[in-house]
Amino acid sequence: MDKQISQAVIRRLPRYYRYLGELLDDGVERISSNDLSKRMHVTASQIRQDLNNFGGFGQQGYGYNVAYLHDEIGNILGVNDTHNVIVIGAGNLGQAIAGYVKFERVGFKIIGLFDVNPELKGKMVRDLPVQMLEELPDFIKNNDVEIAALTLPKQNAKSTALKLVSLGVHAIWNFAHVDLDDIPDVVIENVHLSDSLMQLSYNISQHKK
Amino acid sequence: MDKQISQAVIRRLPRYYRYLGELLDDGVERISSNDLSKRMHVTASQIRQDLNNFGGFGQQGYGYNVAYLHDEIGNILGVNDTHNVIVIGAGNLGQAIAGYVKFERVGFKIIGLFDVNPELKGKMVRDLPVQMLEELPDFIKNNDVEIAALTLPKQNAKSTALKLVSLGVHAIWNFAHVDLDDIPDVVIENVHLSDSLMQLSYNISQHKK
DNA sequence: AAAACTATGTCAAGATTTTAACAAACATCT
DNA sequence: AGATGTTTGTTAAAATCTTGACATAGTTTT
Repeated sequence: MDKQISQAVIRRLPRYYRYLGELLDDGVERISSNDLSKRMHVTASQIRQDLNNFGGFGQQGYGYNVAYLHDEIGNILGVNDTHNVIVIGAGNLGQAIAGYVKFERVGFKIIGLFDVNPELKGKMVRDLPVQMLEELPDFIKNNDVEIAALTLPKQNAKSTALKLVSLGVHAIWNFAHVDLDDIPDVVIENVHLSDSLMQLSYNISQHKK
Repeated sequence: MDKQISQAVIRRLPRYYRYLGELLDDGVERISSNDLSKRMHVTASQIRQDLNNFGGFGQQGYGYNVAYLHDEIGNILGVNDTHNVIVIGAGNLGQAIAGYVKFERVGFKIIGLFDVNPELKGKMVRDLPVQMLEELPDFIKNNDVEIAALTLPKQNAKSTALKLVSLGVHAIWNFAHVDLDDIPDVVIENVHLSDSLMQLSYNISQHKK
């Protein structure tokens, strides 16, 4: 029986991965939970507890091997495999995402960019032409699409999500300003930029006190 | 003695605000925590508990007045005031954020866009010209800049953040792929897009089991 | 105006998450 | 090789967060 791991832990993993990547770049070979905790401003106990959800990656008296741990967390997060991504909505944000992901993360590959606006048809964004939404079913049939990023107005988000699921795409990276929580059989990750900005705004007002 | 309100609560407020906004648009006048809980897929108890951190906005036997509660949460989040924002880094993401007019509807106004690249100088993004980073000190002196969005490479993020703080900008909306946590006297909100993508990737692998 | 109903605000229990503590395991030093 | 020091994995305690329960206050019905 696999114990379900809490999302709180999952949210922290990419951060560990990032710090370990930096250590790796700096040529650091090993690190203790204590040293890492000082760099990351979290408790050493939390680091050990988090990692031990997935297995014993360290060694008493030695610590953790940076390259090994980095790779293991990469495996857990699935970033050592390639994931094909399409972007639905070729507005500013869609174009930015199409460019951004390709450069930041090797494991994620943008293979298609779609929009409903005929004026955008064929426009090149980086090395990808904007395709029309009508071409989507064929495209998905002929390509192994794992993730769809939704960068479109909230009015169209839900219907598009439903369509994607029916076409066989079961993971959605949602930038539309709406929750897509009552769609079955799909994994959703929401990025609500304005929510994030509102949190900042709240924390500003607290800071002033 | 103000009790400190947990970030878990703050993270939920924008979502309440969004749902209440939709109810408002739909002409709904009042709502009970129970009805809202069904729409939002959270417990009614959590809604009441969250709201009561800030005061008694409801009324027994009646529920909550939608317009009033929406407005109150808006006040708490500070979105009923105007916040001036500048964007540092006029690449794809910076241009997307700058052009994201949607933010203005919740009180955030983009008033400047900066980059180091001379080729971009004067380029218009929506109605804003890209300015050079050297112009930043004067600009901040002459304008009431509250928030800086950092959409630049991680190598430059920290030094830029320090500079901003020294110029009097004490709130940073950070999109660079690095943590800016050891800078004093500044409120930071991180948006790590690739972290979010990795969480999605992890949840995909769990979903497949 | 009284009776019946509704739904908040709040308290307390339950669940989860985080932190502290430490024995066991291994590394390093002499 | 033995002694000393380090650091993990793990257990348990502490802290925090979420949920359930209900008295009270107000609404609606008759």
